[in-house]
Amino acid sequence: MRWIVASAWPYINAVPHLGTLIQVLSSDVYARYRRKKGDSVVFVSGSDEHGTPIEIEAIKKGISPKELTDKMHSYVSDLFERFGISYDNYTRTESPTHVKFVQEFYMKVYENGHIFEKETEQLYCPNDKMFLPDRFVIGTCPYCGYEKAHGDQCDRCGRLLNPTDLINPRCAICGAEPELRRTKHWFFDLPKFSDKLKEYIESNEQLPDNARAMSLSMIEDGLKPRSITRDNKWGIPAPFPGAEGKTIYVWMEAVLGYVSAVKEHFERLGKPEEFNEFWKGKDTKSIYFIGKDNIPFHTLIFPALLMASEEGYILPYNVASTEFLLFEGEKFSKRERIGIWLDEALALLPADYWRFYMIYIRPETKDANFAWDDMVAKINDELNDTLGNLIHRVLSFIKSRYDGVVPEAQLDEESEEMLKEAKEIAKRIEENLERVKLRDALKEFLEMARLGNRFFNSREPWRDIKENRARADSTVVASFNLLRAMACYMHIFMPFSAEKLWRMMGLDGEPAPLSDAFNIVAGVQLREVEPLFHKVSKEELQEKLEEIRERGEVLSARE
RNA sequence: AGCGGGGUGGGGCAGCCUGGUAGCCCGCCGGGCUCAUAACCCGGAGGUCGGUGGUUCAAAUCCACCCCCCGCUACCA
Repeated sequence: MRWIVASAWPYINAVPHLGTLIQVLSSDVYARYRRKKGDSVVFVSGSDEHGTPIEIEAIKKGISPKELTDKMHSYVSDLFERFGISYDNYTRTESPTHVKFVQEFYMKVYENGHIFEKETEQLYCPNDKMFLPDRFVIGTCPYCGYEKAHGDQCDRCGRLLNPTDLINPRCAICGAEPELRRTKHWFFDLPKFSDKLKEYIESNEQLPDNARAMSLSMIEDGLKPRSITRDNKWGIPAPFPGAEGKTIYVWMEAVLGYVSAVKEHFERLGKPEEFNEFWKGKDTKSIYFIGKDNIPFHTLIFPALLMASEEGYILPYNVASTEFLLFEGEKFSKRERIGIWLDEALALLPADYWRFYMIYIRPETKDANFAWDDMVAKINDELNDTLGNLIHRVLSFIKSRYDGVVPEAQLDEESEEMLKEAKEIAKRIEENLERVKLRDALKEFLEMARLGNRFFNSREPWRDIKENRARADSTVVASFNLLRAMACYMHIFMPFSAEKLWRMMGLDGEPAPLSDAFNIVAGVQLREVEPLFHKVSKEELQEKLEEIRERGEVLSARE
């Protein structure tokens, strides 16, 4: 089976925070799982780097948008690599392949007759010489009198607004008074695809309930045409006749990155023909990891665009959406410094600790909360004590009592029984991964450690070693092979630790594919053994974070 | 306002679709073990499953209404 695994493209006006990491990590866990199952996987994402907020950020910093995103893209790519995200291609929307692909794609859709143009009136800032997105107009709310209402919605009374409703409207960037100007835009005729989309969603059983319900109700309410163009300077030039000076709206452009990134991947490999096999192949499935706010884009607009291109691209097989992550009960906020940013996170703890905890609290059914106390408890009690200690007690037992060599031994019935139980757990891990229940899969994985601890306790090999050597041998071989299987599954969730464990166990290469996880191995000479994890303390972590911020040790702390 | 998600022992969650002894982790109490990172294992206490009404022999699970929390509402990305 071929798989295209993708995560939503992070917008890189700033360093991403932990909330962003959820999608990125989820997709990585899934991609690693598919590879470990032997599937052919292309795992892609990239930096979303066009649009107004980045233009403004660049103006603030006194550099060009390109300079800003060059820097941010390389910084963010490096962060993801350090988090162990196994992208086959982490690209960017400035990539020439992407730019060319987007332009050709939209020309195709245009020629197919799914795009029309329309004149509208929009607020324009004569000072900044740009049209203002609704969000970038500030004024007094006509309903409640709030003076800092945004053009799309009043943050105080919650009413939806048009920017022209505002009393005393001002440009959010410079404060100047904007003026109404006529402008022409190109629209994608989304409503035309309503029936096809409905059919697609209804027949796509693995779509999560929340995605299906939301999408169908939007179709029911009536879809509206979506504008494709913007008057921004920073973006991909719109290719339509008469659209000189216009760019493609970032959203309508970034989603196509899922396609262009795979194309680019195969071009780099020197096998451009495989792109079509992947993206148009009958035996390819695609899965997208996104936040719930992104659902309509992936279940409606993106599939409709793919249909409209009439190129035969496969439609999304699954759109794995999560709820949101809160930070100590509040929303992440850059301005108020609520949250932890990815560079800070890596300065605090090894990537696997974050991978473990983030998947552990993955917001699958409802909004989840990051809490220091909870993170410390999970790391100390589960990652360190339950899992880390099992590994260490087994390996150090082999070190001290067996000179570090796993004995060749016949497994007795109890040992066989334990491994059989471990296989049952492994099966449940895989079932959960198949259903994208990553949190449950991780929790099942911890069950393997509990099983190992229970087994080791009840067998008391430290006693057998003196009185019943054969029984001790069996315990040791069974425990060692449980760890070996665990390393294979751990490799999906915590790749760095799994590889380290594999080496400590005296095994070569990297943790085996899942089909080989339970093949019994003996006679191995262990390498140097040391604890895989250590405990953490909330106070130390928070102090360290303070320090990082005060000293501006990482980019996000200096922003 | 509309739409979506949630309200389960002290904390964090699962179960609800496919009704029938309320499950997991942490914490707490008691015991065991000493190989291991004071780690591990066993047992126990603790819940009228947001409220009210209904369907049913039987409801955390289905239906109706209500209360509370969170998010989204498509030109922020």
